[in-house]
Amino acid sequence: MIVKKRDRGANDNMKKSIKNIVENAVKKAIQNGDMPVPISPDAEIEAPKIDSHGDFSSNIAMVMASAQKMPPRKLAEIIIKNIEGPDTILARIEIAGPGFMNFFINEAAWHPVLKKIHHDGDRFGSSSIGKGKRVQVEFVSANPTGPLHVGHGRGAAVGDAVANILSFCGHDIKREYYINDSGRQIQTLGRSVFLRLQEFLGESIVFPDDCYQGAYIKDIARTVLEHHKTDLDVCNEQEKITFCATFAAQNILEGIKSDLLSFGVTFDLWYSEQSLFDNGKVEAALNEFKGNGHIYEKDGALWFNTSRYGDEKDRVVVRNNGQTTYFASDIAYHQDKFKRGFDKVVDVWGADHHGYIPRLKASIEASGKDCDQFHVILIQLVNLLRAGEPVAMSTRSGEFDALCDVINEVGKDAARFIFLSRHYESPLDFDLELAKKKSNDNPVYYVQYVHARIESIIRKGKEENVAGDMTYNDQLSTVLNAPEEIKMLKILARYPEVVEYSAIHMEPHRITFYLMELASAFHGYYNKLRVLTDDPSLTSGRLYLIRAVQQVIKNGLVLLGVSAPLSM
RNA sequence: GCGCCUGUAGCUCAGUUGGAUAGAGCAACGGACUUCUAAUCCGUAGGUCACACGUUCGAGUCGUGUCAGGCGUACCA
Repeated sequence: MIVKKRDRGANDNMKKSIKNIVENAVKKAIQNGDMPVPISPDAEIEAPKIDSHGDFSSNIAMVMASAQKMPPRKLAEIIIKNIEGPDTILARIEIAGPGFMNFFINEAAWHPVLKKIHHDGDRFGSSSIGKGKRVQVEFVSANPTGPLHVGHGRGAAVGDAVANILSFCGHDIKREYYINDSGRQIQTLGRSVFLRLQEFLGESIVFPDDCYQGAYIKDIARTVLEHHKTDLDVCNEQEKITFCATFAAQNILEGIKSDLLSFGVTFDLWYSEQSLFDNGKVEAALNEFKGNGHIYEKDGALWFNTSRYGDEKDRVVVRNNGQTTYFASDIAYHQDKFKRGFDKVVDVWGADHHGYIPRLKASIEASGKDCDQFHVILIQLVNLLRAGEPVAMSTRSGEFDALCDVINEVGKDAARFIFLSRHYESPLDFDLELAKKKSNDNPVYYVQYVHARIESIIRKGKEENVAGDMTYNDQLSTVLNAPEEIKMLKILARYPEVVEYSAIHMEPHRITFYLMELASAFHGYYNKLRVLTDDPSLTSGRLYLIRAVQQVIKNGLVLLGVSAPLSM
């Protein structure tokens, strides 16, 4: 059993404390007969938008009104009467509007969060809500037929951040990249390189539309020619194409790996599609589903009865020419994921693949898994702009908006932050000029600047030797009581909840928005009040505060995979 | 045709799983650097939450329908 730490007091999570207070009051009211009907719903506590509505409010009186057959405001009065007093957290409670209960927190109740931030350090905001559940996040998984483009970058940023956040919240995370190193597109890749090679050798060729058009194909052909010409001389045409295919796929995959590395993304496992065939896993999966009747034969092909699980129609797994479809290997792959013991499997895909979800879900359900154990995050596309004008991107013409070019131009941090600055279901405009700008137009620097600026203040404080010991003491609440300081404390106290929510919904952008808000509060504070003053205890208190702000900024940036610079 | 996603300030987007008077950034306008980094801050202005019904104490949020845009709808991946 996990022992709950109570020594840091109820301020661990203010919202939960309020919830407990309200729920206990309702229980008590029922026990002593103030409320006739013995039902106690969950008390919903939320932070109102308007300051005059308190720090927290609850609608529980309105929710209970019809069941208790009492007017909401009357119920609110009863609840308040039954709240155990006196309390160090609550300053007062007001009843407002149709029956809201507005809770005003004692200012001094916010300060202990600083102690917790300093105590927990890099772990502040973490939780154990994942209960050690094993979760696999598969992302990017771009075909090794061309370099990564910005769209893949967005998927990489989201997948990696989601993995970070889940891990921080107590999940056991594995990151995986699925390599489509089998099938027709690899053959096409080989043919593309082969044709360019022929071209270099002076033969006149017709380069088909369905081949890969990009300039990188020529580069690979040139490399093959330089290093493997003698190997190829003894081969027939098909062998040459196969050689080119393998060589090119490996070459491109290395490029992908190095691009991802420079983007700060690493994987626990690179999973080869071809290995599913080599190890007989595709065949085994197909046999299993044939055996239990999910796969049947029609028109010379093998079909999976996905429509039984809500798909529009059944899907082919083996074509009448004997070749398996991509779906077939994906069935085997996902079966394998669950066989490896993951409690939950998360796939990050481009939104253009959304039509694929029902069939894959069908195959997973047919394997006896619960469909909540499988979740797909669909990433909408990225429009690459330069100073507001669209940058042409087309695989057909071979013009790539290559991820590595973007990283080289704007930097890893700016790219990642921008990718995570919107909900992934929303299309994203990525403006290269804006991403490079070192001004407040560019949110990444706005946030990073807080971290660097605080470091600078601390440095200066040390130089001037104005800083006392930065430790927590009860006097902090009398020292740190400017409105700007209380405002920051409230924002800091919210961080664990933001992380938790962003984990539950797998939405990294919530961290991004939170960091912007905290950064904004700090910049405002900085411009209004001095940290290093003539008053040693005030200076010490403020240093203690901003050190906590710096810690939370850093923790958030780490989850997003963005660095927290000490100077800028 | 059918399915999925989107529609909120001039632009780009948030909106805590149904709450009170709708929130940022950019752009616009007006201010603030002898100061711990101006890569910053303060202020002003900006709205029929695409539209119409419905559900209820209460709707940007849920339901139905309409309109507009994007994507998908293969024995491609």
